[in-house]
Amino acid sequence: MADVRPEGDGAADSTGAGAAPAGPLAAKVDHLFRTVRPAKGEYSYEHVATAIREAGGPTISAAYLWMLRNGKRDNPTMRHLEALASFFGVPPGYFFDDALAARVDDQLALLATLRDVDVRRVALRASGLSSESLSTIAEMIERVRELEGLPERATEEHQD
Amino acid sequence: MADVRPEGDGAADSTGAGAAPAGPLAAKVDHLFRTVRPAKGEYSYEHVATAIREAGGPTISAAYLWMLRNGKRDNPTMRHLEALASFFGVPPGYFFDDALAARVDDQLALLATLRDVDVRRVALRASGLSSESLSTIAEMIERVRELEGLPERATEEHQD
DNA sequence: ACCTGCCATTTACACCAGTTAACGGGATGC
DNA sequence: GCATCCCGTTAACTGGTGTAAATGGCAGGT
Repeated sequence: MADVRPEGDGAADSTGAGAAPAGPLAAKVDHLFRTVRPAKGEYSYEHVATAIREAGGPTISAAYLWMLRNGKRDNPTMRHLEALASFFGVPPGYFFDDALAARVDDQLALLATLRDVDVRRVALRASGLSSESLSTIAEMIERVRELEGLPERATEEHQD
Repeated sequence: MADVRPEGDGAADSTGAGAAPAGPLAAKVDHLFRTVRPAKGEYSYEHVATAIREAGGPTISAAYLWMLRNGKRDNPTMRHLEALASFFGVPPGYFFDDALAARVDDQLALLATLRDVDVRRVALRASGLSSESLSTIAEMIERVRELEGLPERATEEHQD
């Protein structure tokens, strides 16, 4: 799934003044235009716009599509993202930053470990303990991990 | 299983005019507020707003969060979706795809017991330990629980 | 050559996403 | 009992997202 990594730069700069580096969203949209296309050439902005509208999606203007592709506009609304994803046949999450995906992977990794009954029991028991006790427990676990020769995985968390 | 599918809730209508059934997005946001929460109660809108801002996210107002949850506003922008997803620990696609949402909801139900981040951290650390070590840890936790005057809850399943 | 038509690009503007500020109620403290 | 604080809710307003329309270039037709 990680094969399509639009990165670097679209170099779509025509005016010579390369002020805006064109964000990651622009790179992705550009990538979509380049890769998913009709037999010959690319879809025109107008074509995509009408196709989306006729597919029951929201109204979207060709000019706006151009802006998205060239980084003149980032930050589209949910409905527009949905429509774009639908047209190009990619999951909506495609447009979001990969750093976030990594964090989510962490979350899912955590959840996956909870499948293990024993781990799950520990987690359940730990629930309700004070912060101090929890960090004490965490340290104990750390020691045991060392004893068992387990790697010192980074336990990143967000907020507070 | 676990049909925790947020659907057609509505009900939270205070103005008597039950015109808007509150779209699917509102249902999802509401569901997140209900499930992922601090030890007691729910996160306040203000809390979420500041947490997002301090996490390097975009500015988001508490009032707007309320609107999203109550369906007064659907169609947020990409940046706000990203911030919300990040805070609640779900993939951004959660807000789009229903199938994905259902799957994540199942996970969330499990995580509901692991209310605060500290518990999560412990769970992560415990991952990979041998069964013996795990039961040792579990016993230690049991002692601490006693010390903190917590009930001796059975390790049994939790029904929603 | 001129005209025609399509397309990318640009500009000006409308409207809706999102903020700020004010209101009301319940809880806590003095 | 009154003052204070916090939170949810509502209303008025701001600003940027997204649109419509204008501009200019390029290709093909006559």
